[in-house]
Amino acid sequence: MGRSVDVAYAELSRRERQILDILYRLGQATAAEVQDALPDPPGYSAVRSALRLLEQRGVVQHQRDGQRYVYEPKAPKRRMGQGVLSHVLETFFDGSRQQAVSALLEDDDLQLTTSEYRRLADLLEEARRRGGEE
Amino acid sequence: MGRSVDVAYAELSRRERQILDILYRLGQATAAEVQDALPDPPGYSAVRSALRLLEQRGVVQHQRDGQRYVYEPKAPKRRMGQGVLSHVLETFFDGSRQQAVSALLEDDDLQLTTSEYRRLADLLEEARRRGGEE
DNA sequence: AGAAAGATGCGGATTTTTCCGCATCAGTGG
DNA sequence: CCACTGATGCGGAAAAATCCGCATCTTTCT
Repeated sequence: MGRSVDVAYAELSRRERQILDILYRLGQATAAEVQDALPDPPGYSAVRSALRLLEQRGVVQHQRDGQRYVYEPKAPKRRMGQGVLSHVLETFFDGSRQQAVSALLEDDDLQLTTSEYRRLADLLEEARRRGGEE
Repeated sequence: MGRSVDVAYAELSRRERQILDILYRLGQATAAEVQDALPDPPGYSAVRSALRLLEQRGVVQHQRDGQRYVYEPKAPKRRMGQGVLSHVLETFFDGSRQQAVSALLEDDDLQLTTSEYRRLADLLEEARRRGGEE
């Protein structure tokens, strides 16, 4: 049941994915803002059409702000992230969270601060208590 | 420079992504095998076409095995995984590895075995040593 | 040698995606 | 009241992706 969201994600076309990603990054955005953030951006009309289509497909919703529409993803960011993550896990890391975490930590670009370390250690400890056997 | 792979990934169309995912999961595969693994599978010809196109685009390569072709992704699994992961990180977790790891650990579907715990703890410790300041 | 099985390559029809132009509506200012 | 600005909605053209049929080539088997 947590799967439905990433299935939806997997069903999206290229542009739709790009747009949805932007909405997740920004939280919410108008058509113009999406257009700005889009790689190889098409015309304004095209973006609006895409947004409307996404809404019709049920993956996005809008609110009015005065006269214009502000769009946002329908599925909560966290939930969608988890779904996508689990798909990535299966595809690239043999379903092993260990491998995935390793890849995550191994990325030299950003180094771990001690506070980050703390919180991760806590998370790990908590997960250990929750799980348990060999 | 490590980015080029996931850019490529982001450029792929839906089917292409599906197929590439399968190749990553299986390591390598023939057209028939890909077809079997494909959701909503098209005809055999369609799969071969897609594979050929992917090869032409440079994301996949093949070897002969007797008479038939065996395809595999060009970019190493690990590397591609890292690229995709970093994209997911930016999109759904505000670039915070901590959040991502949390999401990973939090997934109740699979529980952490003690051996997994061990290795994760080691990884974490190592990363801490490598990084360091507040 | 000839037929059958099992693959590939190619060309192009079909479907889906992507994009834009134009009509329209609401708000604002002269 | 009318023109202007800034949005939306819609219809359909243009481009890209998807799919398949058919010709061909190799290997194998009788």
